[in-house]
Amino acid sequence: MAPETRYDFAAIEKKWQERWLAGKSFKVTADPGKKKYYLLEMFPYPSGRIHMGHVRNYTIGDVVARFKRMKGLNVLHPMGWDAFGLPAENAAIKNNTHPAVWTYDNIAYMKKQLQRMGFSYDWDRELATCDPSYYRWEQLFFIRMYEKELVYQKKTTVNWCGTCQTVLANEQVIDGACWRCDNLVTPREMNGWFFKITDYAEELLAECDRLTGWPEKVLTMQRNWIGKSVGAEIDFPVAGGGTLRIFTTRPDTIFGATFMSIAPEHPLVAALSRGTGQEQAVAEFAEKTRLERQRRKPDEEGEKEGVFTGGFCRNPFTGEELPVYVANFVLVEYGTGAVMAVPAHDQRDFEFARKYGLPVKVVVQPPAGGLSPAAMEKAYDGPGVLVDSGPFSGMASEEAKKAITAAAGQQGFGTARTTYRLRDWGISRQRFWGAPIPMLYCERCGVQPVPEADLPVVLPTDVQLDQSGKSPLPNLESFRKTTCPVCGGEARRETDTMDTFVESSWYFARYTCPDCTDAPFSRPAVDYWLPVDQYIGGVEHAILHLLYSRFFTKVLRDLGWLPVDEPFRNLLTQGMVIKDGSKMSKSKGNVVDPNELVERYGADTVRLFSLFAAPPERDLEWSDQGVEGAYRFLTRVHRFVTANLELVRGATAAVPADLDDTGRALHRKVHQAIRKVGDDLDGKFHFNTAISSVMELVNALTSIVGDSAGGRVVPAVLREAVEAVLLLLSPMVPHFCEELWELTGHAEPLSQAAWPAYDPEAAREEEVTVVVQVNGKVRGRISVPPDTDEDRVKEMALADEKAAKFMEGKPVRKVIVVKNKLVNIVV
RNA sequence: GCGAGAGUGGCGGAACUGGUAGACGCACUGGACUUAGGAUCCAGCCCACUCCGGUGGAUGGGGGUUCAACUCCCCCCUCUCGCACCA
Repeated sequence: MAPETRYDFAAIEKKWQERWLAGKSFKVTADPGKKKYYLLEMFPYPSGRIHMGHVRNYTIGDVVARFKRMKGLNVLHPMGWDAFGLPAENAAIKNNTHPAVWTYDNIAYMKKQLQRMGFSYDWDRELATCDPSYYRWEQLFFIRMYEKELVYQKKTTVNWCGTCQTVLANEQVIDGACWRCDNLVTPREMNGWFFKITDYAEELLAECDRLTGWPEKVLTMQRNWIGKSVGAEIDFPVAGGGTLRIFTTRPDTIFGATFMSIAPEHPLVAALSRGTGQEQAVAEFAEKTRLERQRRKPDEEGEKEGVFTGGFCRNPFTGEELPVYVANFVLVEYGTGAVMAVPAHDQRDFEFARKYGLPVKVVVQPPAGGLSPAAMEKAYDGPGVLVDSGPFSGMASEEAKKAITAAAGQQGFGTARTTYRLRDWGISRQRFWGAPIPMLYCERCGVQPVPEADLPVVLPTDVQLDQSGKSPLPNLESFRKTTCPVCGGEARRETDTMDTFVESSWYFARYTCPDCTDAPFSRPAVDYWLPVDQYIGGVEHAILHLLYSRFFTKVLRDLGWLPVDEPFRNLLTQGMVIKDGSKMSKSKGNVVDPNELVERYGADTVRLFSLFAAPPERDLEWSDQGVEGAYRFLTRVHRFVTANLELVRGATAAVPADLDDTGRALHRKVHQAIRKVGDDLDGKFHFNTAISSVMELVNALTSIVGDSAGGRVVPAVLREAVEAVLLLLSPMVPHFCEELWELTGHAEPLSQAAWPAYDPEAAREEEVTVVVQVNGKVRGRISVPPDTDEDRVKEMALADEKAAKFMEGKPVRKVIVVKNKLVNIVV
């Protein structure tokens, strides 16, 4: 026996990382002759250092990348930096530098950290979104979208975050607060640029059904966010002239409308109340509602309240006069900002009617019938048959929806209409550290795009941010002043920058050809590599980033640059890393620093534990003792392999046919493990069970051979087993396996090795244990060769002594035989 | 309230299309080796009872289907996440 060598993870990891890097081991090129696999993990924001969430995300990705490579696929596995963003500005102010300095320092540091983890990226494709060579294409997209009217400018009430000094998109407002700094947002009137994502609402929604590789949870969130509703718009004539347009999904209930509700901000509010004596009450109510909405916690619904405007509308079908109320639950931004109130068939209207003593009129009777206004305790919003609805009485509600909408159309006061909850994407940010919006303003010619030849509009490097946190661009003459491309006169540049979600909406496509200089994408590259086969990241991006990326993919497709409809074929959302029951955070003091762990145990141990402790989509509870256990396992394997080096090296590769029992058992275990690990990794991502089956193999190996080797098993089988362990483990703990692979006499690195094939014959059990049950309870066990004839097994079971005790004297009613599993005797 | 997911030993988690519940690991207990052990190795480890052969119970709770249920159906409870007056 050779003396074992210590597991010197630090030296091993350094050695292999250097080799991989120097040898560009993971560089890929498009090769139409090979099947591709594009594996992508969400790129990080260069905040300073990586955290355990990154470690977990990227470890999962790396295992898949390495596994697919071993399976012979041409794997694209890139990494880059989501490098624009507010923290860089804050840091620049604090340290008196340029945001770029902080950003690139962080990138350099974090890149080292990732390399220390041994992730197999093609670093030649690295990109940073703050680089003009990247965002210049984004500016081009903007201009092309502007030409196609997919970008427009409008003045709107926006969500303003006073702390960040910027506008936020609806999606970036969480519980009424800024998603980044948690401060309450305030409304503010501003002119901003919008992407017309609503033009794609229908396609974005419809294609959710075809994203079969996405978690249902994420698709549900996206569908809800898009929020399609089919209904009708109907004009109600206002008593003093004009019309009030409403949107409803229940045109079938229009005969049951007893009043109207409009949003406090609705433009007609003033006109409706004028001269009725209600002006003041209405104004006061509007103000009160505004304040309340701001103050209210998002999870409380609040009492439904309203005030009579003094005005009336006429139901275009019945001619009835309906009072118009301003109501706090009607949203100006949805539909038309006004609704017809049908208390009998809408819960909100019902509550409102009861509160203000307004009439309730039943127009849809449920199948069971018997609905009467006086007896109702809540609205009935299900289907039924129409009553008291003029010519439509007797119709089923679904049919009536169509008929009433059609009738409204014919008579010129209504039309079928589909609305979405999804709003256009406001992308203007009053920030410095973002991609400049390539537009300019000329006094004579108006708003003009920057000519393509003048791109990129580069963010100046010679600025100093001041304490206020405001963007320096509006006051920077050298940036702001420009000439109009149309008239040649003086013009002013747009000084807003783009939302950083824009950069992350197309980076995955740029990775296919990051060096392309004459176009955003090389056609052959995107044709070959897209779509991403597997995308991996946190579920916190389930709406924002993923929806925007889908939108951008469709836009870039329609602009002729991309060949796909959807960016990500399969999506894996990994769970959070938690400690002591809650998410790691500085404030809770439960943060685990990857650096310390790598220092202490090595990257392989950290990788192994984060894969073993939980299935990827579930939260992972960090356990120091668990890490210790992972380390112990590696040490054990290391000790075993190094102690048996001579034997393994000297063995033949071919396993002899005439093995003894021990040899056959180990040989079988090897092939079973190969099968199991392959199954677990391939598409299922069950890393935890994959590891446990390798552990079982190692347990079998050490219990048969012991640390001190010797002649208890033929060397060829020992060699096969050791190699299997290294091959199977290599996607997960790559440095460790490379080193032992080399030590066991392989000249070619493991990173070039193929995934082992398993021999079904060898993996087959020689004996299976068949359980003997009596009335469903396990009473005995018998051992038989697999696939033994059912009658034979039945016979043996009936003869089983232990089982016999439980069926004494009772007649056997029925015997169920499940092949290779059990026999159940019913007495 | 609506939607999605989840509830299995002290803990993280296994269990294929209904077929031996608790793989693998952690923690714990006993032993071996030892100057020492927080290293390593061996053994034990769901609960209760036990004549140490076993017997009974157990996958959030309650019902049901079935020869057989963690798995399927119905009702209920708890937790996590998302949405939340969207007409």
